[in-house]
Amino acid sequence: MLEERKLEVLRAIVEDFVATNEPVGSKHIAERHHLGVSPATVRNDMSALEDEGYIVQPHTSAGRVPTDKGYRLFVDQLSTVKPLSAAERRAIERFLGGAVDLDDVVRRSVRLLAQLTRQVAVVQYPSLSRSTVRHVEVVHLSPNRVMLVMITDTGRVEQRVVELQMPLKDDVVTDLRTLLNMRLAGRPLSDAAAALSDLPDAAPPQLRPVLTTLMTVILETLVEKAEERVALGGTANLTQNALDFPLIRPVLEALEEQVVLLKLLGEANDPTTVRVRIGEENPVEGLRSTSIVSIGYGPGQGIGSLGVVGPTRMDYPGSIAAVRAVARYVGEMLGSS
Amino acid sequence: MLEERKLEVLRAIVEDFVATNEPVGSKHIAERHHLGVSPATVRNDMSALEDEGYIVQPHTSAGRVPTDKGYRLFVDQLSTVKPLSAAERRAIERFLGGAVDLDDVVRRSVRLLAQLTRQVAVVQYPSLSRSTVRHVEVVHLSPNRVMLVMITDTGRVEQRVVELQMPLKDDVVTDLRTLLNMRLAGRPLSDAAAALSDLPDAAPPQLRPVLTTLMTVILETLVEKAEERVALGGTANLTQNALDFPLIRPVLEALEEQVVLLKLLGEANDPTTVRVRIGEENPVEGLRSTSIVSIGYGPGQGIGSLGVVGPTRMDYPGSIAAVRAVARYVGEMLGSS
DNA sequence: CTTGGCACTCTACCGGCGAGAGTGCCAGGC
DNA sequence: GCCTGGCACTCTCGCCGGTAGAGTGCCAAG
Repeated sequence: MLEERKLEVLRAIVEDFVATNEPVGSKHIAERHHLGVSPATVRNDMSALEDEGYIVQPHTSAGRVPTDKGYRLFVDQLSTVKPLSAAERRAIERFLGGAVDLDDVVRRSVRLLAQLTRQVAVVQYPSLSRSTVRHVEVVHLSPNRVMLVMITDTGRVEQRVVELQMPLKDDVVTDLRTLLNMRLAGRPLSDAAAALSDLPDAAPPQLRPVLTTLMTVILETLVEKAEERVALGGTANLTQNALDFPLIRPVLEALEEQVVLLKLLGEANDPTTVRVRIGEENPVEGLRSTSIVSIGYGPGQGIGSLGVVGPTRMDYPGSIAAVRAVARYVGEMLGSS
Repeated sequence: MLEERKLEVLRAIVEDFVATNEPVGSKHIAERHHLGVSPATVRNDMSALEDEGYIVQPHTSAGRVPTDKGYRLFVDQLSTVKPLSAAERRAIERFLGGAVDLDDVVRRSVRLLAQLTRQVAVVQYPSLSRSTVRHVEVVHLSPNRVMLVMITDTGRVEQRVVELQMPLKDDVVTDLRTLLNMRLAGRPLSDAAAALSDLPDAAPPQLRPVLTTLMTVILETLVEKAEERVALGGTANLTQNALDFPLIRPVLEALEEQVVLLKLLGEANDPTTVRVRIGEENPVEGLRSTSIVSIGYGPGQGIGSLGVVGPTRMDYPGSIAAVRAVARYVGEMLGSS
């Protein structure tokens, strides 16, 4: 009984604070959340909650505000999933349905997530290393220059111009294309190194130097370097309450660092469930005042990740529901193309 | 003499205000800018400048602040080009030199511009309609699905998956590729419609329905719809002085609208010279408190545009120099690839 | 364990005050 | 006719003290 009500009080504090952005006092709770006890009783509970580190008061004689630890408890035990409305589901479907290519899917998803959650949205492009090669194209630009184009099953198209040591004939280029496709098509890119390793040896001698060059390019720039990309949107939502972000700057700065974003999205140990990082739990310096809700998408959730970044004072149930829903749709979209 | 000194006073006001972000008074000007006259004289000039609408005082007994009109006069007549330092030039070269593909060039440019000017940078991708087709690739994904990949001389790669009414054989796909390339390669995309118009008629009958479908896709989605793209960076610079932007929000919102950005960059009547739009001159609602410095890049400056967005209180000479320099380098990079 | 009462503390708000900055105007000098 | 020093005026900003209100902690009683 005792413990239970204390948790109920914590929930009330989190919900009210999220809604109003003002420290919440014992009186409000006793009145608005019909717990059937007096403010004084609530005060006792609050005092205990404060001792345990779930809430703090900004100053004496202000109401209480949840700590990161308080939010954590709320997210783990107190929040109930808030299913999206039918209208929202339809909106998602309609919005994402019109996408014409991968870029479009990603951009629309970002926008959608930002609108649904009124927060900053981040969507990672399908990870190259976890995609499989659908086709490799070798385009003969000039006698000794070719463009390599690699298309994955997730719709990513990566290309590089390669300067060759010697001029090639058109039919040699055709051979190269056939060779590369035989080795790579249908295989995950993470296997590319293995798949190509013995290629120069197996090929006709006159092709060997060229093949070696192409191999290097494929492995170095296509696979390793250009690996990951992310799209960002809804940064304007950072300004909705200037109060939340004493300093918006570090947040914007952190968000501009692709590497940082990738770290945030990528680190999920289990990509199948929504992951919530709250305030100080966050590995990135500039984002210690924010919370991040993220999940993987695609078959097995392993293709890429997406999520939202917002103030710790955030509507967790709503964000979790939105992130999960969008991830499901994005996964479907990419699977069917 | 009289007019001349008045302009000198205006210059001093603009420069000091840009540097300090505080209204500048007659005493400061007389002292720091060794005009050889007393504060009282400066006051007379300032009074005249105010009557003419070049400066205002935020309140009685504060210094003067330039108006949009004042900045305009400064930019048009008073500012001298501020050449970049050798170190800055080297930095540009080094920074952009490492780019591996178009995406990389654009992203690096955005970042570079943002760093150089400490403002928000915007770079448009090379406009499709002003690029020429380098190669069209038709990839046979499954019996009745192909992927169209179009590569331009500016390095853009656009692709679409197309569902066909009937299954195709591999050699037919090869024929299609040859046909399309014969018609399109080397021609500007703006001519694509004309170049393809009689294609179905000229082709073997059994290819006609397929060709018609492909034509439609090329013209509709590749040429018209996916036309323009922009990259954005340095938004964190918006927060450098919260004072400048009573409301950052509308600015961020406007910047997230690709359409708006394109309008800003695209409207240049003469893309060969730097264009400066100051405050209220700006066509976009949310950006009335900002200035925009932009220019075209590429051969004839007609390939695309880039620029920076910042407070009207901005270092115009520096921004103009940076924008111009980056545009030149980007033009070179794209020309040589 | 809960509750009402009560004293305590701290913030936010307001009005008044003085210092400082910058101006406009004027009369005198070159 | 233009420049200059002087002077009174005005307005902002920061500081102070007092007050109202909110919220708490504690205590004694139910």
